[in-house]
Amino acid sequence: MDVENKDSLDKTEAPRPSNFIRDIIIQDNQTGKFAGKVRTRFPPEPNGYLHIGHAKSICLNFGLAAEFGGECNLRFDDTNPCKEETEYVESIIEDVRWLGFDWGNNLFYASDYFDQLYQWAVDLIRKGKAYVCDLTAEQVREYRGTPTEPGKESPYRNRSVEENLDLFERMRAGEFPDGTRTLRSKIDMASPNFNMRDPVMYRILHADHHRTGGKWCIYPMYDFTHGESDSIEGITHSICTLEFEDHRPLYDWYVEQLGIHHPQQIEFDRLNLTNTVLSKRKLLMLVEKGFVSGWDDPRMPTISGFRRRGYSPEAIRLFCSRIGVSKTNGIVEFGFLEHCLREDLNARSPRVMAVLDPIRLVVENYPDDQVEEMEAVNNPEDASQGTRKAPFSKVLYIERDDFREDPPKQYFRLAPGREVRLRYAYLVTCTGVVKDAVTGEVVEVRCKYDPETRGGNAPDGRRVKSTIHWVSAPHAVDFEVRLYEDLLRQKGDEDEDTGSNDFLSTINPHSLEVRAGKIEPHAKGAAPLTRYQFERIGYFCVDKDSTPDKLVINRTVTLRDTWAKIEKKGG
RNA sequence: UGGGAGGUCGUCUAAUGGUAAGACUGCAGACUCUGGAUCUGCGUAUCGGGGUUCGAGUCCCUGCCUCCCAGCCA
Repeated sequence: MDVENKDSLDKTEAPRPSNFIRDIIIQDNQTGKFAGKVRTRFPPEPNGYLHIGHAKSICLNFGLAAEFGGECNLRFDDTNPCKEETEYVESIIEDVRWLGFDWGNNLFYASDYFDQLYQWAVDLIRKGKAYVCDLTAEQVREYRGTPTEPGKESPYRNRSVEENLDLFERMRAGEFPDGTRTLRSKIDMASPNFNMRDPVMYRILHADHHRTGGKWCIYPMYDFTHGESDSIEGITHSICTLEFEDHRPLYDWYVEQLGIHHPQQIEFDRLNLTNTVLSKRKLLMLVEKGFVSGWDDPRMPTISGFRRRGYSPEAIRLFCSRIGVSKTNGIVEFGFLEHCLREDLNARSPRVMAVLDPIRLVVENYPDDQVEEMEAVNNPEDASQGTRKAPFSKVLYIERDDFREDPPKQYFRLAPGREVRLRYAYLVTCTGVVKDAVTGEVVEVRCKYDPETRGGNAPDGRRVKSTIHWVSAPHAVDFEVRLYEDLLRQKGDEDEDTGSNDFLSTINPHSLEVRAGKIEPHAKGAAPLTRYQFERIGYFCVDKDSTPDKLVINRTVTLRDTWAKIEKKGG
């Protein structure tokens, strides 16, 4: 686990307005409901990578446990061998850890409980509360009824305990092919809650499990596993998302029938974010159809994507803490996440000068072979980060957009006859341009410098309206920069779970732009995941594709750009 | 049309019968060797209709709207 997380845990865990879950826990502690104990858990299914929505749940569960002196387990709900893989287990462990959380020795798998679950299923059969059903999947659906009509009881519902025991044992022994039989709870086919209409507990699946291998050919359903797993682990407050509200009566039914510890389930609203999707199905589709390079593509809202993009765990925690938690279905603006990001990165990222769209700037009166080392501040927000030297010479690169031959109103940067400051260097005045003879395009900007202004201040006290960044041409390091925009153009996730794939049509074709930039030599050889602020541009992070020979850097997020706003309004 | 859960500024969240608050966004300004950061100011909300109460976002009734549920997925 990286050490950088630890320092600012306090900041992200700063006092927040209360929320309804915390209130419930406080109340339970007052009434002694769980003897003052608090134990939570984060229970992912290892069938995909974690995303920012999971981060909300992780922060909630680990945060609450920490706040009340309890513990939080990491448990994999791995009851469906067909979809689950070790790769996902590993990525989830890495991501939770990177976010800054620690589960100690409390790493569990629902598959650890398969033997116990089987025993409990047998107990329920003995009590006449479960039966083996021979209906096909399609028949089960027909028998289930509709919202307005009750379901019909299965013709196999009243088999004897002995027959059920025998059949269930033979299911486990592998005597029957997939889909031919199920073990069902005997509850109430007329219940208005579909989950209580004799839900399936076990299905036959002749498939290898990522942990139990070929030991089982029947697997418990999530609904028969989740509540009991919580119970086994002594979970007090079982926090989950809203869609499981309807399942709570079933979980309660199981623990009551079994007479085991009864955790309290509390449901909260899952996170929705504008301009992206947060469903494993859709994220998987983006990966499989090649719209992105993988689960950790910097445009993905996955934890690994954000990490690669340059987000800090602190920023994500800060965000999760600030969005709060409730039961209302909402959608958080992506800009809010970016605000939290900038707040964190501003305080910690070392600054460096880099030019993303270079144009030559020649300082006409600067000695041809002279090089000066200019002292630059690494982080004005944090003096402890010190200073560095940036080489200055006659030929520089500046940002193409920092020069206008015909400057619009309110444009303060370089233009013919204008004086600006080259950050940490000199005041320069534009003397003219060199144009391409054919296209007429400006290919070089000329200027003269005032030798009296070394470091950036004029002894006569005159001021300039703008400071621009630069890189010395002979010293500059070439690098590839990857500029990202929103993955999707649509606001929300309108077709969530309708099975529709309309979101694919809103994919932003300009979500990735690759450019060749110039950066000051200070950044040469920077390791992947190194973060910088490029002065006046944004926050950036060295990509894992970077090599000692070729620097590759992602734009994490832009700086706020007041000028862009002014210019947009004017146009 | 069955069941479950919700509706407070554009967005997210507070207010737990007693002045509807904060953050983000937006707008205006100050400051600045990053048009960054920071600071100041301004704006916008209790789904509708009844009722209880000295007093209702909060309690009651009623209507409307949104989300979730008919996987041998989780």
